[in-house]
Amino acid sequence: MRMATWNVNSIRARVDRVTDYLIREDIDVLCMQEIKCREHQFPFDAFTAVGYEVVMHGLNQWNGVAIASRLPMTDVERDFPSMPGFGEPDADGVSPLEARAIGATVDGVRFYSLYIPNGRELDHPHYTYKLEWLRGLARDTAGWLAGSPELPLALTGDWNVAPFDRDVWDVAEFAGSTHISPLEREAFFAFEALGLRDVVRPLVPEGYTYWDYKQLRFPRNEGMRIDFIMGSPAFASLVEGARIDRDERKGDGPSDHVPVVVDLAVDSEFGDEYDRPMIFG
DNA sequence: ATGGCGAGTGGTACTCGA
Repeated sequence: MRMATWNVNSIRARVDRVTDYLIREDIDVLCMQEIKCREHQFPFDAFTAVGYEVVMHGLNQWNGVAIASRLPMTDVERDFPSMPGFGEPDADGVSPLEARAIGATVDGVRFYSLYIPNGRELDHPHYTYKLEWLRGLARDTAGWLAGSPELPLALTGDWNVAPFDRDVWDVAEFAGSTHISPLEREAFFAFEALGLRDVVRPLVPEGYTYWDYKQLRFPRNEGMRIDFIMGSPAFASLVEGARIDRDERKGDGPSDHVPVVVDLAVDSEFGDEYDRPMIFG
């Protein structure tokens, strides 16, 4: 099985690039973030035309996550139990939930497509929200793994955290900014304390996954490494290859993020017909 | 060439992003 995670920055603006990529790169499961649409706006037909089912979670023009798969998906879950909301509270004092998490199981592997809040500024309520969001996810992940220690689980997506100084082109540029602060890094590394690990970094030690559209960031290779596939021990043991598809930042109409890909040694329970679907008739 | 931001929206001015 080959899976990827990709912050697509609007699926409607990027649908041709995404479906072309799925076919060209032989991707079985794609976790997408920032789809930026509601369900009635999602281009499902473009995915079904090339042999993929899609499950999605989108409430408005912001955020939004989805999973496309050419193998059957089960146990689809939006949000997670400890996920906090953000913004104007309702009459009961509860802030509304945002569309930032969706999970599905494919061939016995549990995938989550996650769009961690940005944080905006260190003194902004969004920063507190980001930390509570990550801590809530860690709490629920601990519960999932306590119940199923052998579960192949991958928390994938745009983490909006640069765990190491080398994950930004110039750490001095980020002094006093989000993404590199000790509390964000602590919230990120808490997942390693639960036994999860970044399954890509050992195989791809160098490279960014995001370059801002502004200020020639890509031509100058001034980027950030903030998109990760964090795997449970059982998931990590399945990984047999990884890459960051930097070329997807090139050409006309790219996302500002690129796909992060892993190959998994999963024996499909669905048989050979799913290995090369007859997508062109 | 990888080239100076781009996506969304009761829009032509604003929010959001990292």
